[in-house]
Amino acid sequence: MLGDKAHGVALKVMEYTYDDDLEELCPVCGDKVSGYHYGLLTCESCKVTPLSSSSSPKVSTRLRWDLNDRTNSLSIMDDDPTGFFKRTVQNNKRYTCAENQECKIDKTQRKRCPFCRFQKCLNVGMRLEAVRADRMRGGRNKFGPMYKRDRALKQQKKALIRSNGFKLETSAPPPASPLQTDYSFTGTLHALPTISKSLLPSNPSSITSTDYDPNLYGPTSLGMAMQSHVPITPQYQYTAFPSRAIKAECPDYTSSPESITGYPYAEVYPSASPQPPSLPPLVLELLRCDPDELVVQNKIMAHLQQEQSGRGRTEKPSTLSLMCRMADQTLFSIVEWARSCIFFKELRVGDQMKLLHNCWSELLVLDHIFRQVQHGKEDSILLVTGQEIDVSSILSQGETTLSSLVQRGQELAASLRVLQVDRREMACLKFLLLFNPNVKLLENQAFVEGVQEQVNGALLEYTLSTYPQFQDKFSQLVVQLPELRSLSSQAEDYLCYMHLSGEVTCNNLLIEMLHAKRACV
DNA sequence: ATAGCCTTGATA
DNA sequence: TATCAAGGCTAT
Repeated sequence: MLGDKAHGVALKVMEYTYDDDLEELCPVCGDKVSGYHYGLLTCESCKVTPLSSSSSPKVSTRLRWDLNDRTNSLSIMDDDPTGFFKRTVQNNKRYTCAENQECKIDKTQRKRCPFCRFQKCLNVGMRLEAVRADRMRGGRNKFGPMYKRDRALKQQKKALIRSNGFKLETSAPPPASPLQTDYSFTGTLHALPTISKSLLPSNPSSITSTDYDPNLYGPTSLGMAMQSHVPITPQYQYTAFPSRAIKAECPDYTSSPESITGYPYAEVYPSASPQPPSLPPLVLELLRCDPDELVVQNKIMAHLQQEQSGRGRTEKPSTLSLMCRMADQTLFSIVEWARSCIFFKELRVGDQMKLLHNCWSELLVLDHIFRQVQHGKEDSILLVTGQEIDVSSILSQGETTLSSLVQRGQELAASLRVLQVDRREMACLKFLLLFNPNVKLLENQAFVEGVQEQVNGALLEYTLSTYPQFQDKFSQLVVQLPELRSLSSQAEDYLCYMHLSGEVTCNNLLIEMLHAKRACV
């Protein structure tokens, strides 16, 4: 997922190493941070914008706004609030972008395009819920504990970086701000010339929560994750906060709209790799669905830390259970990714769940493998949290199945490294796994087959045009998939075995997926 | 409309 | 009681 930007990240980390918290830069415009505002560290000028509500994160923001408007619309509308984020939200402002909705927002140009500025506020994670509907001043909001954790996390990361030198340069960057170049979301999906309209589901307007029938699927984590889907509106792409908050007692601090909208990678690091003249539009579109690796990493780290702090310091989790929780959280990210993906979000929830049940472990393994490809070390494994584990330390445990899994994974990573698989190809492979035409009993089989075919075509076209000296790169890539599937299947078996033998006890999405798949077979 | 500074008030 | 993120005020 990191791909071409690893280099830039490393540089930024070096700067950060010598930074103080106060010297952090506003993730929206790069100005000096004045404190936590609406969910994250921003400058004073970007702070000014919202007025909203503070109810359950499961309810769409738009819905809450509608409720607000009904209850105190006059007082709100007649107000003349100050500040950008606050102004925008409180006044329910709608901006339009005169350009392509990808304006660069920095300290000097932030006033030029409020549309892109607000998009960026949302994309970097400013929280609408932090704006108070009642305009009550003072006091603390529900984000207090999150700010506290965030501070602790920053400290911890700094300490980690200090103690490890730059060993973890691409993997343990500071959260958010100093790294964020430009996350302005290009909200428009260009008309894709590919999938024929006739293949689209009869109800193409994405999924509403009513599409999900709990009686059919049971009150599962996946079900809840899928249920939280709210249609994305064309103007502001912020209406839904994806549900990471599976546990009711845990407010949805970790999620942010960027995981739904995705980042325009190609635009973020334009100079990272020279682009060939005609990149297949579908490849760019698939790439655009990819979440930012750093955002995902921060979410997972924050979640694990929160879990650990809730558990108390006395019991130290085993490495295995930690890894499982890590995989579990990665799986949540994968589900979020899928839900926001082009094509996938057009499917009905039933088909979405069938596809995910089929390929979750493959996507999980692929995510792991690609991290190792970028990590570039044969003798150590890079975890999603940025930690490194020596392969030898795993092999020396004498767990034959685990050792075999790790070795196969390292070998597959090495093969892909030799092929120099890039981020765009990776994005295609993920879709090829997700839209598996062999999944049975799909409501819209033809659509899935169509996507598979189109993505195959786009990947072929991409590899031929980008790597003309490497004519069979496409087939070399695709031929890796059987090994990936076999590996993930072995990993599932291992997980199942560990679960049955009581080694992995947590009742989570990982285990749920495991059981769901076994139940189908 | 912007953005720097001020006031407020629940929580640690 | 001090802290610090909310909302508010106001010169630009």
